[in-house]
Amino acid sequence: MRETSNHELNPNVSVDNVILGFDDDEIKVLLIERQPAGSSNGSLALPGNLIYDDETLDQAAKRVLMELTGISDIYLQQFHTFGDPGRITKKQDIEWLKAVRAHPEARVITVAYFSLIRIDEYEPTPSAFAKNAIWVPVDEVKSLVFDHNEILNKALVDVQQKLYHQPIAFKLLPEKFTLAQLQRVYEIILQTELDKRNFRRKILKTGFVLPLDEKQQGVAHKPATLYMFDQSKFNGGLQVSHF
Amino acid sequence: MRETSNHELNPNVSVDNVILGFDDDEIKVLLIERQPAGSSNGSLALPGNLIYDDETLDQAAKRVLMELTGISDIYLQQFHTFGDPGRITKKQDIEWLKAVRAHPEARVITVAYFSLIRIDEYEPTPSAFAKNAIWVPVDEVKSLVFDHNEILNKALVDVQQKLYHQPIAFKLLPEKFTLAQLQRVYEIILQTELDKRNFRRKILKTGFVLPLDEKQQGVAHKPATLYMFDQSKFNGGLQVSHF
DNA sequence: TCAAAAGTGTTCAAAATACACCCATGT
DNA sequence: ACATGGGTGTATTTTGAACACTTTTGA
Repeated sequence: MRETSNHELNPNVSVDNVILGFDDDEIKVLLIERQPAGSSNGSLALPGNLIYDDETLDQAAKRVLMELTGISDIYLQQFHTFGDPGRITKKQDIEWLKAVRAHPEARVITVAYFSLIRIDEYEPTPSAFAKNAIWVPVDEVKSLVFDHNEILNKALVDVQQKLYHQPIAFKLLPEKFTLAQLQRVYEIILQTELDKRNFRRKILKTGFVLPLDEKQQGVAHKPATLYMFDQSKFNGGLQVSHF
Repeated sequence: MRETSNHELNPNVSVDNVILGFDDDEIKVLLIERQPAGSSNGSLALPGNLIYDDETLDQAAKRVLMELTGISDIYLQQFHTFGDPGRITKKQDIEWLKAVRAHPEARVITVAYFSLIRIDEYEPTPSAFAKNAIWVPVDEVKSLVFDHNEILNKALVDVQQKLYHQPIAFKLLPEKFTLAQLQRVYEIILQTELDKRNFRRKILKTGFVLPLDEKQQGVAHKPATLYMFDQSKFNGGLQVSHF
């Protein structure tokens, strides 16, 4: 019989992290190549693993991300739990579990988290069973292990919806950014084009994006004003009154 | 070692259901009194229990609700997973677990679901370890077992937000309803008052609330036209353009 | 005839949309 | 001097908000 507060891996519960990154150009997701790869030609996965019995789910997500990719100090947000008993069917997934897990046959449910970060502010360094950690543009992602494609897709949909209510766009930008960069983030996440003048008006009217006394440097055109996000002035999203 | 596809209870994963009901007057939540109550004077809980290893989370939520309250055929929606290792601390919770669980010390995470139903269309009949199943107005809910108060509160917040994007208000009403009834649902969930004329205009403009050739009967005032929700015309919520 | 809720329109203010040119910088 | 992206304003349409009286029915 297992005990509550032991530092033991729980064979039935894992966490998976969808880390989305931005490099001024496109949205990428952080994937790991599993070690051992078994028969596979480099099977890719979201960074995830079993939880310990004495940590919260949030702590587990942070720890697992750190252990597999070296990335720490980012805000991870739970978005859905996946628990289809049939989520492990691929032969090479089963082989991999046999190689690394104490209870490879156990039914595992996984609590999924996402985060948005700026790619150039983090340097993934694979460890534990991650042979490699790479950024892959989200529309170039091929088949992932387990049900990780499904998890990634749901994360992308959720991020789109949360863009209106949470200040997540700013997590994809450096602390000081131009409005053009911010607009690009919105356009890429929403997969649409926005009018520059209307976008600026709307963003500035919210009051939580503040101009600095500072301009871009070394660009071959008129330098843009830099702006900052002011958390203290953020009160719950772009105001949307429904009634 | 446990096997994947056996019909066995998973000691580490449970589901909990927040069933919100409406009776034309206020929002109530369906709670059960646990059997055995132990030393307790009627400890109340959300209907929830451990999952089996061969069912999906959604199936587990449905089954558990059915087993404890007899309610079936309602749409349950997953909204959050709670997994604080300290979520079981109250003495009487621990005693109860010892009385009914094969692994009372196991660390349990719980996947929470909510649903909205019309109270007069369901007749809860307690069974299994539910000694009783009762509707309690949400603002009269006292201390619940485990972390069920936290789960209930998060459900209420989530329902508020989803009211704008999902057709959940209609689940609280009979198939045919008046616009005044619908307005009351919005007012109660949002905890605010709405202008009758503006509400009607806005709802009718969406196109997914259709008038019928039918009126209320037997009311001591001008009978209201009945309306229906048309799922096929619902395309993702009250239109909100953000840019 | 009264009580009770249904149903209906207009005005004003705010927000969304569409749209085109000049500006500052580096090369 | 030219290429590049930065930055700005206005007119029109759409939406939100505030507000009060007449209608139909059963008792």
